[in-house]
Amino acid sequence: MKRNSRLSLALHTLSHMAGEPGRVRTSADIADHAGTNPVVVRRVLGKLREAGLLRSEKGHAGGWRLAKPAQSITLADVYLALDESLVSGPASEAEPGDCRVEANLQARVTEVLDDIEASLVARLRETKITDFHPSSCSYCGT
Amino acid sequence: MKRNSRLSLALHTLSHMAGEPGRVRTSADIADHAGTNPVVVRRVLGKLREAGLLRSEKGHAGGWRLAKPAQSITLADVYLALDESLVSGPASEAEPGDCRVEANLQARVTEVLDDIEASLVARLRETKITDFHPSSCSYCGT
DNA sequence: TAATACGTAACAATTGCGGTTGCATTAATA
DNA sequence: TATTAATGCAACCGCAATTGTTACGTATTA
Ligand code: FES
Ligand code: FES
Repeated sequence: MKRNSRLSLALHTLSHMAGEPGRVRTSADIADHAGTNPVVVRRVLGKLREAGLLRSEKGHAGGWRLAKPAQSITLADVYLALDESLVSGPASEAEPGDCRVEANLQARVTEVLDDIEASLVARLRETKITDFHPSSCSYCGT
Repeated sequence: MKRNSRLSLALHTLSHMAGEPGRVRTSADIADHAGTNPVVVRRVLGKLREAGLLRSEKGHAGGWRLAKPAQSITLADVYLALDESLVSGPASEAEPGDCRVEANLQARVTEVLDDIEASLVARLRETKITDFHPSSCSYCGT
């Protein structure tokens, strides 16, 4: 993966949370485990909060936790929360122009890409975030 | 589209060529029509030549033309010629690490993305580059 | 021999993204 | 109440990828 570092971070974090749902984690903890920066973590997790997957609390004993049962969260929920659109990028902003080929191509390619995007989401919906954490891990102490 | 400007340029050019297969076009002509630069055109079309879709000739009356019947060229041929991989970017180069979640996620996501990539190619293979040029166009004089 | 077109390398300009710092705000706690 | 510890957010830096541009060598034709 290259352009999915946000998605990777989100999935990685949620999967760990699914393995120990009660625990509250700070963005510093998460960043440390993921090898990145607390601000980056808050940026990404903020999107997940907007989508209703996470809750965050400020202040002394604050941090992040799941906002709903881990069993009810699928990879598609995470993917959609980030509205990344892996396949169908934003439609080309080329001016209308006089060339019909341009418009015809645009229409056809967009059609195919939208279909593929829908297939992708459907496939992602088949897997829950609870499917990745091992029953025990000495590294994260579960 | 945003990150497919190469693909757009390739499809646009090939579709026009399909509408008037005999004509030889210079990279300057093509660049002018596509609103870009001759060098950019040669870069992109060079990949299509490597894939056997186009032929180019140097010298005074040189330029670009189709290397095979337009009917035999599909969108998939063009897409594959550019090896862009719209969906499944290069596998993450994260170190193995001690975290099982990481590896499990990577495996699953890669699996889904590879499937989707294959579906995309299959869909693109359904459409030929002859499907876009109108029967007559005053702008390009056909 | 002059003109034309590709092939390629090198470089500039732009863009997007992750990372970083700084600070305001909020909440628990000594 | 003062301190500590956490998120929220804005601003900026640096890196990498992409596109655009210039320059020059090579090949082909008139
Ligand atoms: S269809 Fe593109 S210029 Fe005629
Ligand atoms: S599974 Fe990731 S640290 Fe234990």
